[in-house]
Amino acid sequence: MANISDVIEQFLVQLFADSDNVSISRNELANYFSCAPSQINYVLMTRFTPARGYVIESRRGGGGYINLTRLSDNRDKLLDELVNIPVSGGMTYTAAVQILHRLCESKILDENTAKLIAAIMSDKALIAPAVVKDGLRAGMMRSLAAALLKKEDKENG
Amino acid sequence: MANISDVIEQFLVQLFADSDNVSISRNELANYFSCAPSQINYVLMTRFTPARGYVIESRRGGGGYINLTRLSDNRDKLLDELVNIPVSGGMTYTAAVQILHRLCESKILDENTAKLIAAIMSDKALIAPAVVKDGLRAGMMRSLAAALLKKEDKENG
DNA sequence: GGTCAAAGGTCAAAGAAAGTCAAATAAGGA
DNA sequence: TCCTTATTTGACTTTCTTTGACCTTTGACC
Repeated sequence: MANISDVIEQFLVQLFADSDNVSISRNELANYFSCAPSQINYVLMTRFTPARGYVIESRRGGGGYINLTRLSDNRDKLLDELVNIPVSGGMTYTAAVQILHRLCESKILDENTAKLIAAIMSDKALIAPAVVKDGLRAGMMRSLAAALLKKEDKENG
Repeated sequence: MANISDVIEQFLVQLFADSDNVSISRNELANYFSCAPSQINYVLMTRFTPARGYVIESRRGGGGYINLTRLSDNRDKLLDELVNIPVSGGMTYTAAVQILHRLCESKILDENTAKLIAAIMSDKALIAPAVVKDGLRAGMMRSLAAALLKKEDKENG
C-alpha cells in the first residue's frame, strides 16, 4: 500500500462513510496529497468506475467540482453489464430495442420512455455514416445504464 | 455552488416564484452581489436564454431596467419547432439540456426521462469526433420531438 | 437642439477549474 | 531477466467564470 493511488482511494472511500454522495475539488485534493491533479483523475478512472458502482459528474471552470455517487450493491444485473459494454463491439438498433424491452420487463423503464429512447437511437436519428452508428448506440446505451443505475439507487434508498 | 453566477441565478429564479415577470436594475443587482455589472449579463446570457423559455427586454439610460419574462410554453409549437430543427445548425449539449428542461416545464417530459435522455445525448455518450457531436444531437432531438408528437397524437385520439 | 449623466451592452483578456494524453517510472510475473 | 501492467508526472487543452475597459442609448435639463 505504498502507492499514492491506493491512499487517495482509501481517503475517498472514507468520505463515503457518512453519505453516498461526495463532492471534491480536484486541485485541493491533489494539493492535499502533494500529487499531480491528473493523479486524481487516474484514481477515479481506475477505482471509482461504474463497474465498481460509482458514478462521476464534474464541472470545469470557476466553482468547478467533481461529484462522486456511490451506488448500492444490489444493482440490476443487466444494468451492471450494460455499463461495461465495450463500445468496440457496437450495438445494432435491433439489439438496442431488445435491451430496452428487457429493461421494461424489469420495470426499470416504462414503455413510453423506452419508445422515446428507441427513437433517439434509431438509424434515422443518428446522422452519421452507417459504420459508426452501432458504436454510437453502444456508447449511448452505456451512458443510459449509468444514469439508470444512479436513479435506481436513489429510489431504493 | 461556490460561484457567483449560480448564486445570482438562484436569486433570480426565486423572484419568479410569484410572477412570470421580473424587473431588475443591473447596477443595483451587481452592487448587491459585489460583482461587475457585466456579470449580470453573463448570468442572463447563460441561464435565462430563450432555449430555457425566457425573454429579456431592457432599456438603457436614466430609469433603465432589465425585464425578464418567463414564457409558458405552447406545447405543440415547441415540438413543431424541434421537429424541423436543421441538423446543420447543430446543438450543443448545453442547448439540448435547456430544451429538455423546457419540455419538462411543459409537462411533455418528466424529470426522470429528461435526465436519461440528457445522459444519452452527453458528450461522453456520443463516441465520435467532437465536430460531429452537435449535429448528432440535433438529429436525435428531432427524432425525439417526432416521437413525442406521435405520442401526443395518439393520446388525443 | 445640444450636453451630460445614468443606465445598460459588448467584448476580450485573465483566471479558475477540470480533462486528456503520452512519456517516464515502478512493480510484478513468467 | 524481460515483458507486461500499473502508477506517476507534467505539458497542454477545454470549459466556464470573473473583471474591466470602452461603447451606445436614453432622458433630463439648459
